[in-house]
Amino acid sequence: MNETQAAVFGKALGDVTRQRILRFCCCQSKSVGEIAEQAQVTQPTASHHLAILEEAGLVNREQHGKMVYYQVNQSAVVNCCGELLVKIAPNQKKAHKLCDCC
Amino acid sequence: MNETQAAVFGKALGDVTRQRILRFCCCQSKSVGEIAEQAQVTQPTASHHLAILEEAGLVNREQHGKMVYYQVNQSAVVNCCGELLVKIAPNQKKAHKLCDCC
DNA sequence: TTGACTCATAGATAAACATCTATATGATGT
DNA sequence: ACATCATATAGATGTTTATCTATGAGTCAA
Repeated sequence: MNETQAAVFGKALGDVTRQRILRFCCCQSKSVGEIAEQAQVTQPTASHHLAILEEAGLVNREQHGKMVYYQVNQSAVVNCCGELLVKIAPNQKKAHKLCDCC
Repeated sequence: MNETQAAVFGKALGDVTRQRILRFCCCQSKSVGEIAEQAQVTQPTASHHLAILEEAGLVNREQHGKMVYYQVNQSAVVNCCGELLVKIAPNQKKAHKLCDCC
């Protein structure tokens, strides 16, 4: 993971509305409407943030009929954190517990 | 770690220049001048980013005479990642390897 | 096919941000 | 005290971003 990818990951996390979204659909698929309501933003704003999160690979999109559901890609989050830790906290033993090898 | 704190952490990571800085002084204290040169920005710009990183708790500042040295606070980075993972990737076993309990 | 419903996109706007130059602050040696 | 050096702050500027309203696109049932 290079500097640019890491910055994309950070940017995706670096907004309160997106944090709210990530926590809301971390364990269950949620529709855009539900997400907008929970995050207290309009539906287009929710779509905007979801596009950013999907671009960063942090959520998966699934369409069923006219409904679109999003859910956090938990393993991607773990991988991003792991790579980040190896780059900027390499001396911490715990950092390496997220590697693929262990 | 609430949504706001998590967003501050993400914002701090979400810039290429700051990524470069974090990687450069992750394992050694570096002066502002060295950091500015490595990151290819002016000294005031480096100071600006270092202030953001310090505000987020990701680097420590140490002054010796007229020199000021910054270094990544690796354990803070691990803690932030750990809390983040617990919040948005709670079903991943690896996420919990960063907890204080293990 | 028409209408209703869900989501995405376009366009506008205000706020936040990254960067620079110029200058202030603070420490050190003469 | 003064000159010098390293860093911080102030102010300006152009870019990015978060948000909204309005509208387009796709799906489904009647």
